[in-house]
Amino acid sequence: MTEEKEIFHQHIQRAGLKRTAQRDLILDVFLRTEKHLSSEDLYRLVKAEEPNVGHTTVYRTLKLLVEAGLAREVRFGDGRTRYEHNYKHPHHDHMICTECGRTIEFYSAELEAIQDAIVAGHRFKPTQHSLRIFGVCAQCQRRKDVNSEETSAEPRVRFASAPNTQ
Amino acid sequence: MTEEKEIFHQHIQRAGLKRTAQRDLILDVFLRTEKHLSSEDLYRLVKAEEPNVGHTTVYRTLKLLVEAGLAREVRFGDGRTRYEHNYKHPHHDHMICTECGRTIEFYSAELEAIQDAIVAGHRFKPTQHSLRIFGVCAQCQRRKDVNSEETSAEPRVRFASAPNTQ
DNA sequence: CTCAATGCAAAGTATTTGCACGCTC
DNA sequence: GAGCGTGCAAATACTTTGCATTGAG
Repeated sequence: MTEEKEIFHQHIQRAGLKRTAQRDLILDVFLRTEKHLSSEDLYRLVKAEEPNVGHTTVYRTLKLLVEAGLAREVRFGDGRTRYEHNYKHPHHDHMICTECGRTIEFYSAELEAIQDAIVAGHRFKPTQHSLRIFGVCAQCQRRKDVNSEETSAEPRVRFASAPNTQ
Repeated sequence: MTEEKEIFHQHIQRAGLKRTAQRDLILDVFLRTEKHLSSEDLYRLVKAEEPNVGHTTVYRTLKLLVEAGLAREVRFGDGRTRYEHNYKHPHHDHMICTECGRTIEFYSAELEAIQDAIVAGHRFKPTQHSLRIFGVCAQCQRRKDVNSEETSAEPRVRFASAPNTQ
């Protein structure tokens, strides 16, 4: 915790920026909340503790956190950017349930190794990668089996499009 | 080619929709262009052949193409949705060069197999996945080596943030 | 006392929607 | 002829920017 704050202040100093109460509070709330927070989410949480903080400042501070290596952007297809902890939270990938929105994090060394091999074969120098698997989580599958509505045989005409992979 | 058009018209009929000149043209231009087209790109190409086509119609028709299984959405972090051919273009992943924007498509059965195994371990039912590797392509690496400017030892203070993975 | 930070409002993007008119089926 | 399709303009959602004021170093 304190470690992250130190990193942030170092980053601020090195970049010739200034330490402010807003930035400290935003970082603090971010660190306390182990979730995939959108700017809006964080804004609301911060606002609850200190109403005179603007949305803009939250956006700007989140960028600072990314620069400082404390946060990482992720997008799950609901149109908004989310942020997760990056410090001592090594790279991982996500499964995203398109029914309930739940996300499951996972890591596979094998997967990483194969990616490295592919990339090397193309003389491509990777800086970052993102694997997202969209689908239905175990809980939602069960829930659907129980309320097995729509036993009707007639197919629906208009299909829902595939989930956005934005 | 004609095969895709037939699929489209079947989809249109089955859904109780109507065949129009605009839709036919948009599909035609899309099929002729083997690229990752944004709605804007496609709009411009279509407009060049038939000026009285609206942006809205292109957006709506692209959705239809996705529904019909002819197109697939992809996002590379420049904030806009792109579309690639989906019919007889089986699943593949992308490397995206953050210098020149070039994309390299690849496919690895091994990669897919490992993903399937991971997913199965979580009783997660995948519907779709997206792996994007961001980095610098071979050409851009070479280009940078040649114009080796910035031999200066002093580090720049403000870091560019990591590429968006939107 | 200087220059960065803040927060409001306004501007940007990318995409979607309301609606009157036009065109398929 | 009924109802979907079209294209414009307006609306939306998320994020960024301009600017005058406030505040940190």
